Amino acid sequence: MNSLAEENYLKALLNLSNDKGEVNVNELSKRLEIKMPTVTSMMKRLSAKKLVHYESYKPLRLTEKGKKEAAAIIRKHRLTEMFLVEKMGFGWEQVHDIAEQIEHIQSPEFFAKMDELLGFPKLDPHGSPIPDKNGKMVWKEYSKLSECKAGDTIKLSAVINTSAEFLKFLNSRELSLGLKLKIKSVEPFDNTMVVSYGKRLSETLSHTVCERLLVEKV
Amino acid sequence: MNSLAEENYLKALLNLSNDKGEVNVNELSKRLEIKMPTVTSMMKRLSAKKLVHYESYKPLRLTEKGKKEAAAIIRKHRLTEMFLVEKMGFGWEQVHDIAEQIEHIQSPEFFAKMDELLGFPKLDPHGSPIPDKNGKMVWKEYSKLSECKAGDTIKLSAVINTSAEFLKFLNSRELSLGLKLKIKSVEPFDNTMVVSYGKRLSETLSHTVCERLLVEKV
DNA sequence: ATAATAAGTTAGATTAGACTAACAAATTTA
DNA sequence: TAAATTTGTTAGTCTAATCTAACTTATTAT
Repeated sequence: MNSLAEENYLKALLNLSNDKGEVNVNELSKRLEIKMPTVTSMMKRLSAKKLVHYESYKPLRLTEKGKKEAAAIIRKHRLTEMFLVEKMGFGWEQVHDIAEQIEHIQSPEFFAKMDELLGFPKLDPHGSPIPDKNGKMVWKEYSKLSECKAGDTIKLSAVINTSAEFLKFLNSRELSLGLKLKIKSVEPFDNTMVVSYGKRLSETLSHTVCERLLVEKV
Repeated sequence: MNSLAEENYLKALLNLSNDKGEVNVNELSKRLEIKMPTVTSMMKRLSAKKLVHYESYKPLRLTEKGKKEAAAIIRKHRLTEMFLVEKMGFGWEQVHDIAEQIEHIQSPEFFAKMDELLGFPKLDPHGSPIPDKNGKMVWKEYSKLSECKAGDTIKLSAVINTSAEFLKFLNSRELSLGLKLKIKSVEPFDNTMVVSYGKRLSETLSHTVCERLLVEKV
């Protein structure tokens, strides 16, 4: 069994290693807000447990075992978020911190029950895929809203940043997943977008916001 | 904020100090399965935090602050058990170990939501009172089944032992809270009871079992 | 009342997980 | 390519929470 600290390192490693499967000590240190020497020593421990491939001065890579255990934690996190929203009536901006704690609960039955009560969901409330029991997790092919062009009509499918502040901002603009929107124009010098959706015919979204919204072309 | 270990000591202290409000180091040590020297040193720490009255070689007593914090943990435990049974479909024999973990979640909103969804319950699935938000917890005046006499008709109101084994035994005899039963006879030499209830007209219950069942006279 | 037993404490060791200070390697910049 | 910067490691310290061994105090039994 892994400790709480170990679980947090594993999860952060998988979350950071989206593309190449490689993570730097420095990145991990920043993400976890834990100093680099501590990270180095933990990597040696996880390496001894065959969860991480570790060589001095080389990037970090999860082993297959490590990936599976990390995915299991992320699965618990996302199932929990879904449960909190769908079954307990929380808003999507309220669930991250609670799920961050519940993901460490050791009880397969508990999460199996959540899964069943939710009808075996594939996505969490922020549009992120819930890894299956084997640790398999596939992201649909989304684009960032910031990469779309004026005239495009798109569907809001996921958010990258799940901080309460960002999600409260989205709430305040009635932006929620599944929403269709049309890009009316893009300011060339700061990439600000003017979009229309629902009853809002002209909302302005900063580039910072548009970079954090994942969309599907419609 | 108290650590997980500290919370477990506080909870055990309150659970053990039913009558006199006093607990021995030895009892606490056995309950927590932690050696006495470790308990002693933790008591010094909790004493420094004004949670426990501690003097060498004297029994341990929770301070008012300690009682309140301990009750808050027990409240979270029992609300969780109720939620698991009522809202998630677990059996009363399955919920203890899960609640043991969830009781440490730091999120007033999470437990407030449970409370609300459950309709502000006063008792947990085993008949134990759920402390209110101020830490107040009152046990109704129950008798042990083992103290009743032949001819009595009583209602099963709570169980003392909440181990899965004991609860599974009760399940196997269709014994559940709220059930009315009649004491047909008591064996004088081993205090075994023969009772009838529902469709079961003659069930034999050992003294060990009868001591763990709390009942109300009807 | 004293000896035996049980309960409690002190002292010192251990492990996990964090830190800082100092140094070393790798990368970037001039 | 050499200097400056960034990244990573080593060495050593600290605290929480556990342990064992040895000792002390309190309780029980003869």
